[in-house]
Formats: sequence, C-alpha cells, structure tokens
Amino acid sequence: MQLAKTYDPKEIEDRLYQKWEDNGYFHAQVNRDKKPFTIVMPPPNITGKLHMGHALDNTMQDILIRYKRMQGYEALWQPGTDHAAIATEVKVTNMLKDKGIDKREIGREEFLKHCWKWRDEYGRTIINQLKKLGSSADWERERFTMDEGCSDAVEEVFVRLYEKGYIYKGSRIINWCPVCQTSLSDAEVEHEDQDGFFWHINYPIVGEEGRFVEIATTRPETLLGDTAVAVNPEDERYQDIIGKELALPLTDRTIPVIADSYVDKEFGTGCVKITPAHDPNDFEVGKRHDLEEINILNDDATMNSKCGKYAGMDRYEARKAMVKDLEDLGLLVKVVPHSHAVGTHDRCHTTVEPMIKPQWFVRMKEMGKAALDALHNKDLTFVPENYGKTYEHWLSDIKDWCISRQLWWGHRMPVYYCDECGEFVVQRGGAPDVCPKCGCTHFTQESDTLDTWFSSALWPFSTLGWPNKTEEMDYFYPTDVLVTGYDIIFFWVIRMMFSGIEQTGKSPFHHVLIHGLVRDDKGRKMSKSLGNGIDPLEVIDQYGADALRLTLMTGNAPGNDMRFYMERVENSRNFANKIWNASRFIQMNLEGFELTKPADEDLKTEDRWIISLVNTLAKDVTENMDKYELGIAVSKVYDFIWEEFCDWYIEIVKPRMYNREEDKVSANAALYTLKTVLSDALKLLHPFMPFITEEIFCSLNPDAPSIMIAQWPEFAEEKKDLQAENILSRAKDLVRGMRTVRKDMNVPPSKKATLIITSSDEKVRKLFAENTGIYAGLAGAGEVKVQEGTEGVDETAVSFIIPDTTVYIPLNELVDLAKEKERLLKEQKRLEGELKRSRAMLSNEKFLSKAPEAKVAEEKEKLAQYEQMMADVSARLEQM
RNA sequence: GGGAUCUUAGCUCAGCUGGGAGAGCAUCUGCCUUACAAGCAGAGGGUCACAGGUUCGAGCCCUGUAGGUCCCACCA
Repeated sequence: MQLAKTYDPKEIEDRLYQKWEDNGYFHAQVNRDKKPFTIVMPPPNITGKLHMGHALDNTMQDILIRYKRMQGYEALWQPGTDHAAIATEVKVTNMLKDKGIDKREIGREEFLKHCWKWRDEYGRTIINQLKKLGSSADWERERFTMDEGCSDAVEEVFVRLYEKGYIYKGSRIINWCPVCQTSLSDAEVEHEDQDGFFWHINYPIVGEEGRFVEIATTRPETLLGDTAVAVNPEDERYQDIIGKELALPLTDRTIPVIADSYVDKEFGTGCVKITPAHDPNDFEVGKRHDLEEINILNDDATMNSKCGKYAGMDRYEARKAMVKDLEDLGLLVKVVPHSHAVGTHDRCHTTVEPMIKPQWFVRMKEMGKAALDALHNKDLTFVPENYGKTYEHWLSDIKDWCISRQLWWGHRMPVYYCDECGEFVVQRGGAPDVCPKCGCTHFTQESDTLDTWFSSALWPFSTLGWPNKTEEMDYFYPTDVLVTGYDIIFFWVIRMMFSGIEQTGKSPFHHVLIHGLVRDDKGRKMSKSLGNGIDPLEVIDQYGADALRLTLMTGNAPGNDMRFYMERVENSRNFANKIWNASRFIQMNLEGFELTKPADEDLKTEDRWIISLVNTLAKDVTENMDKYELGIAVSKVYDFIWEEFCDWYIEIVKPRMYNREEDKVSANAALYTLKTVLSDALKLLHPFMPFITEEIFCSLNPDAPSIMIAQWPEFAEEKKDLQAENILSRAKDLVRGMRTVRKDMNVPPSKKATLIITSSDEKVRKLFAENTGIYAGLAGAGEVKVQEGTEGVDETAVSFIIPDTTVYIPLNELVDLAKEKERLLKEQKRLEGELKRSRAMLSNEKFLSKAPEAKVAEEKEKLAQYEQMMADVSARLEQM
C-alpha cells in the first residue's frame, strides 16, 4: 500500500475515535483484580462552547487517564455537564427576549421547560467537541448536576448541614445584581477600578446655625439611607461634635454623630456617612451602634418609595438630581475626581449593589478548618506546590458562603414554609404532611435556588452514586487527581474539599494539578469581546487534534500561563508528519519481507544502541509522568524520535535496507529493531498524541487490537547497553567530523567517499571492523575499510578518500584534541569540587549522626564514583 | 494593605533536589541525497534584570533594588 507523503489527520481521527468507543475502551468498571485510578472531569457549562482552556484542561486529564490505563489500572474518567445556574438563566432569558417573551410573564414552570430544552439542545455540543479532542472519558457514565442522583445528593447535603447547624437563614448584607436580580457570593463579585468623584457635602449641625460637618462620598444617592455620621474616637478635630444631631439634607430626618474606630482620620474629611443598608462596612458599624437600616432601593436599583421626589428614578439618575439639589441648597462643598474600586457582577459586569436581604448561608468556620488541615496533613497536595499557599490564604480568612440565589434554574432548597404560620421545615423527600407548629397541611417550597457551586462541590462523589452506598463509590472514591486552572481554586477546589471531607470523611482527591490560562500571542486573555480567541476546533480541523494537544503540552511549565499561536501548532504538525514518514519508511521496507525475531547475536551495535536508548526513555518518561511533569515527558519522547531514532538510527540502517535481498539476516535484525523500538516510542507518546500513534501502531502490529490497551513499556536493567552507547557516541563525533571536512572541501553529496581506518592496535581495528555499518551511508562514506597501521606512525588514524581529490585526514584533526583536553580539564576541576564536598560531608559528624542512613549510603556511593571518574580523567589527561 | 509569581537568544518560553546555558520560531549558508523541503547538514546570536551574600562552584539558595503580571482585601 502506498502511503501518502504527508500525514492527514482528518479521516483518521474520526474513524479511530469511533473504533475506541465501539470497543468500549473508555468504559471503566468495578474490578477488584485491578487498582482503580479516577479523575472527575470539571463539568463544562451547558452554555459552553469548547475553548482553549477546556482543550488544555481535558488534554491533561486524558493524558493521565490514558497513561494509567496502559499501566493496567482500571482508569475511570468521570464526565458530565453543569447546569450553570446563572449563566444558563441569563442565556435562556435573552433567547426568550429575542422571541419577544418575558420570563416573568410565562412564569417559573414554563421558563424551566425552556431551560431543559436548552440543556437538551446545547448540552450535547460541548461533549461532542470534547470527543474531537480525543478525550477518552467514560461517556456511558455521563452525569448532569441536575439529574436525579445529583439532586438527591444536593438535598441530602443540605439537610445534613442544616441539621448540624451549618446552614442558616439570616438577614445580612449581600451583593445584589440589579440586572440579574439575584444575590451573589463574594466570589462572584469582581472589583474594577472606575473613575468617579468624591462629592464633599455639608451636613448642618442641628441647633448650631451655620455650622456643618463635611463628609465625602463616592455615592451621594445613598445619603437618603444614612442613619449616622461617624468619626474616629481619637480624632481631636471632632471631639466636640460626637453625640450631636445633624440634619440630613434633602430629608426631614436628623442623624447622630457617632465615634467608631473604623474611620480613618487621614482619609477624606475624617467624617463618614453611615448607610447600614447599602454598604458592608457601614452595616457592621450600624450593628455596633444599633443604627436603623433604611433600604432606599428597589430590586432593579431604582429608588424606592422612601425616597420622596426621587422615588422611581434609576440610581445614577437620582445621583445627578440629588447633586443638583444639594448644589442649589449650597450644601455641596466641592467635587474631586477620584478613582476607586467598584464591585461588578462577573457575568454581566453590572455594578453590584450591597443590600440587606434574607438569604441562606453556609457557616464556614469548622469546614474551612478541616479543608485547611487536609493540606497540612499532606492529604492534599498541589502541583505546583506554591498553589497550596493560595489555597491556604483563601481558607484562612473565609467568610460564610451565601448559597441562595433568586433564580429559577437550579436546585430548589428542601425548605418548606407553612402557609398558615410561616414556620419552615427542612427535610428530605418533599413537603411535610403537617406543620409541627400550627398543624396546618399546606406548604410552599422556598422559591430561592442554590448557588450553582453547591452542586459542583459534591461532584466527585455525587457522580459515583452517593448518598447511596454504591460499588462505584467504594471502589473509585476518593479520586486520585483533580486537574483545573488556578482561577477556579476558590470557587471549586475549596468547596469540593470541605464538602468531601464533611460528607464522606475523606479528601475527595489527593493531588490537584494546576494549569494556567491560555493567552493569545500578545499575552492577552482570550475573550469574545477582544475577538482574539483561537477556536480549538478550527485548529483541529486544520492541523489535527494530536498537533493541538502536543502544542498545549509543550513549552510551558505547570501552573504558568501560556501563549498560543499558530506557528507553534505548525511545529507540532511537523512532528506528526515526521513520525508518519518514519513509519512509512519502515512499512515500505517491511513490504514483502518475512520478519522474524532476530537472534541476539544478529543484533548489531546500532541496534543494541537504539534499544538501550528507548529503554532508558521509558524509565525517564515514566518518572516524569508520575511527577505530573507532562511537558518534560513529552519533550523527551519528541527528542528521542526526531533526533535519535530518525536522524541517526534510520540513517545508519539505510544501507542494510537497500541490501535487504543480499543480507537478509542483517536486514531482518534492523527491521525488527525499527519496528519494536518505534512501537515502544509510540506507546510512550500515545497519551499525548492518541490518534497518530494508534494509526501507526496498528499498521505496524496488525495483530494488536489497539495501542490504547497495550502495555506501557517498562524499564529493564538488562537492556541498558553502555558499550553500544559509547561506541555510538564516538561514531557520531567521527561522522560529524567527516561532514565538516566534506563541507570545507566542497564535496558534493553525490560523490561517495571511502573511509579508511588505520590502527596498529588490533582491538581498535576489531571494534571498527565490527561497526563499519554505522559509517556507511553517513557523511557520504560509501565504503569503509579497516587496515593495519604502522606502530609509531599511524597509531590510530582515519583517512577519508574521495575520488579525484584523495585526501588524507589524520584522526586528531577530526576529533579536536584541544577541545577534548579543555573539556577534560574542566571535568577535573568539577570533580575536585565534588570530591571536596563529598569528603567534607562524610567527615562531618553531625551529618553522619543526623542524616538518614540512605542519604549517607548514597553519598558514600557518590564518593566512590567520583574517585573512579577522577582516576579516569587523570589517566586520559596524561596520555595527551 | 496582604499574598503569589515573573525578568534567560531578535520573539515565545523550557531549565526538576546548586556542577556542561537549551528548544521552537525567526535570521544566515549549503543541499529537491531513493521516509519526510511540513525535510537534511551546518552557522551566528545570551554579563541568565541589577547589587551584595552563602559555597570549591549560583540561572537555580539568602538579602536588597528596579520593573512586569495576577489574586485577595472594607478605605467612605
């Protein structure tokens, strides 16, 4: 079969994915004979479309899952989608609005029908896009945060936490989004610096005509809700006014001047208006001084009926009107430009309004501590480790979590209010029959829904069947590693941790592998508004999923942001093509050749060399994988395939391929080595580039069903061949030297040369004679001769004879002796240092008594090594 | 204000517990050599931000300085 010169991923990828799915390779089952390995997929939103962040996140998970699966684990990658309460509600609302439908008119029931329809239509798309990436998740186990099982888990956890006193209802100041008309948790509020003004306003002191207190505010419209003015108790300027009453402008109310240490003497005028209902700090001050809380806003941030002539105005409109009125009254002192941080909703970027509302909260103190303990006990580790500090930082000062949302799309709380007396009951399995207080039988369920992260927090165990005692829960839980971006540690990782510990008694995962953001070529965040996003699907379409995956995994350290641009994908695509062509070379030569397992003695030095290298590669890659150093692991495979296997090994064995009819034994050994070494390298590469490795592996090994279920290569001590590695290292130097000579002498590549190795030493001659094949074909040395030299004259030399221009080049010109000497001297110096350090350590009593035994033994071994190396180096230097 | 992190080739970045300064892209030179021009062989290019310190030895550890990025935080 004639294979195309370039690799075309298009047809191959879909076909292979289908094959894997059809064979059920992604499905994991409880199997007590095998060890489980579990990853839960961060559930993508049903509003979502695959972006580079997903691509990175899922590629990393897929690599780990495929790796563990090949190692013989029962590897479960548990997938699913998230209902994404507010995100979806916003989308559906807008979708309906476009059709001229107002969600409030159609009501809750009807609106939810539209949401479920949305979910059915769009929830599929992101899953299909993840498949395009090659994700080997267990789709048979796909879950949804609002499916029956997950909803049961939510109800169970809510009731448990309530019964434990961790969930409570309270009237507290919360963040309110006037557009989405719901409360928000602190985490959903972003702070943006906005240019604004400081309005300095005079509040007249009652009974002291012409005397004022000057306050400064960035939000003059909240004046109507003021119930005090505060000064610092130690501020000498204002001692005499503490306790006095002020006439609140634009109203007929009077408010007191109070003293509170919250006020900063240096900032503004040193006098602060206190609006307990519309500012979190003022709320605290108000609590301390027992001040009235006056709400002046409607839910849509227009002024409410308490605002007199301003009632009904939008908050900014009212601000303008009031400033104008204050100016007219002569109470506006001055307006100073001022930039300050304003809280906005992270979804719609509307300025958030702090308001007092009855909401449900989760008490965080105890559970937060348990989550922190898990880190300290090493029950949880971050990769890279420094993110543990971020986690710690966030948990050390955690506030209670506002979990109620005034939305329709989400889990409704299992809270039932008695229609008669208003008493509420929290319980499992629906409304109670009888009110425990008044005996009435009619109940209304709490209309608020839960924060979308409440269900996400349960994801690692709700997906495995919890709260039921399932086999899956017993076998696969706790999960092994969580892969996610650093931007979501607070939202999700922390909440999964304390929920998992609280509900199951176990940390839901032991390792958190953190990755950074994918940015554009200029380092900007990819975003819709900038239009700088690169669609992973387009990349896949153009270059293939393997190329995309490789690009995402290279040139970047864990936890760091990466820049993504097409040139990098091209390089990955080129690599795929390189492998493709290497396999094409092998297959061309395999055609019509009866391949058999060669006898050990038929393997030539170069064969043993490449077998030795791929063996070491397997060891290194496995070590890197186990440390989650995915980028390092894949770059080692990349270097091996391109620089050793293709650039050297294939080139060396070409003459044996061309002569395959004449010397079948030699060709067989080479072909067999080509096939097995490439197969091993493909296995090591498979987690990273699943498609091309499957395609080539299966065509090289027609009996193998799939590389996906092939055994991961293991390191074998006996395959390490130091002698072969040494010979090849010398040979490479020699070949490079010959190439330089050819180049310097301007010899065209078409002109074959004869390489004559002369030596008086029989051992040297034998060694070269056995390995002439390594030089043949390389550097245009068509023929290689080994001959006896004259002692004292041709100790060891290499002649390089080119027709018409016979040249004789002594070996010492090819292998630069001066450079070699320099290198040896350096090495000697280095070893001197090492020896000194090592000897000092081993004569240090403290070290000997305190350090672990293994460490001491290791150091002793090192010392012996150094001594040996030193002797070698010295001996070689003496010879020069 | 607290915390994290970064500064290495023209660009984008690797560099694990201290011991040879690296990759890709870009540039230059020579090659369509029977796997691959999406390729091959080579070349140039770096005071590892700056200043000290520890060490036989520092891109890596410590201290400080400068600049960048991000997160958290109640400064009206």
